[in-house]
Amino acid sequence: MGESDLVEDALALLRGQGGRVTSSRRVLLRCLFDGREHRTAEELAAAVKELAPDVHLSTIYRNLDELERLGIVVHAHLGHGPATYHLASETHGHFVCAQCGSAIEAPAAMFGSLARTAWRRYGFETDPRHFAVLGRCATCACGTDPVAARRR
Amino acid sequence: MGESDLVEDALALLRGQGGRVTSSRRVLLRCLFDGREHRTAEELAAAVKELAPDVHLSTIYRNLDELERLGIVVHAHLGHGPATYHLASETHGHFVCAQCGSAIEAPAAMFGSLARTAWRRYGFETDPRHFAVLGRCATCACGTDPVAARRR
DNA sequence: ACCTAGATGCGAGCAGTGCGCAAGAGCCTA
DNA sequence: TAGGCTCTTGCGCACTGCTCGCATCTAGGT
Repeated sequence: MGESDLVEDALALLRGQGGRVTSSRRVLLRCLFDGREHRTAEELAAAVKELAPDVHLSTIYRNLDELERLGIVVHAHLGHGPATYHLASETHGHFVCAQCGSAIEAPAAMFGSLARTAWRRYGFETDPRHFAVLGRCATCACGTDPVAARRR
Repeated sequence: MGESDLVEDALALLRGQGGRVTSSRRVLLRCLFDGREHRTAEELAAAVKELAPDVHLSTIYRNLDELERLGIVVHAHLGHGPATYHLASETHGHFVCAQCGSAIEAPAAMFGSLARTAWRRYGFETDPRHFAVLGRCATCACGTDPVAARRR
C-alpha cells in the first residue's frame, strides 16, 4: 500500500468519527507516514511548514491529540524534554539512555512476559507502544563519566 | 536505625563531598525519609515549609539535584506532569496509568528478566529505580474500549 | 573571630503545552 | 450551488515545571 493510501485511510477514519478533512491534517499525516521515528511536535511542525507554511504550532498539537484519540499515533515521554510522536502501528518499546538521551528501539515481543505478569498481578494493561525504560546505553556505561566514555 | 540517623548519615556523606550541612537540607532529608510515596518537588516544598517556612522552591530543586548526584534520591518522570522523587534505596518499578495517573509500585525483581535481555542484546544497563511503564490500571481498563476511553 | 567556598532567597526567564476567541472552511442538505 | 451548521484554525496569551543570575548570607576550617 502506498504512503498516500495510508494517509487517505487515516483521513477516512477521521471523517468517520465526525472529524473533517483539512489540508493541515493531510500534510501532518503525510509527514508522519514518510518520516523518521520519534519526532517532537516542533520537528513535525517544521516538516509540515515546508509544505504548508501557515500551519500554526498549536494546530499541530491539536491534530496530534486528535490522531492519538483515533489510535493512529502515540506519544511517549522519553526522559526529559519534549514528548515524541510516532505511528501507533510501529509497536516497540524504548530503552532511553539517561545520560546521552539516545533511544534504542526494541521489539514489543521483548516486553511480553513483563506485560503478562503485570496483568496477572495488578490487572494492569501495559501499553506496548508507550514503553520507555531508562538506564545507560552501552557507550555511556563504558566510563563512569560522559567525558571518559567519549574518549574511548 | 532511626530516621534521624539516616538523615545524619546522608548529611555526613554530603559533607564528605565538600558540601555543607544547612537547615534546609536537613529538613528536606527528614521529609524524604519520613514519607513513603513519590512526591513532586512542589509537594516536598510544602512539607519542608511546615518546618522551615523560608525555604525557597528553587532551593528544593537545587538540593534534590545535589542529593541525586550523591545517589540518595532519584527522580522519575511518570507520564505527564511534574517529576517525582523518592529514595534511591527504594528500588522498584512503576506501572503508570495513562488515564488516571495513578502509579503502582512493583518490586524490582519483576523487571529482572527484561533487564538481562536488554543487557545481552543491546549492552543496555537498565536502571531499576527509574522504570516507568505506561498503560491502564485495572479500574480504568474496566468496561471500556481503548478508543472510547481515551476520548474521555 | 575571620575568611572563603558554598548555599540561599528572589525574581526573571525559558521551553513545552494548553486555552479562549473570532474568523475561516469542510461537508450536509436542499 | 447556495446556505448554514459545526468543526477547525490562527493568533496570542497564560500556565506549569523548572533553571539561572546575582546579591546576600552562612557553614566550617583556620
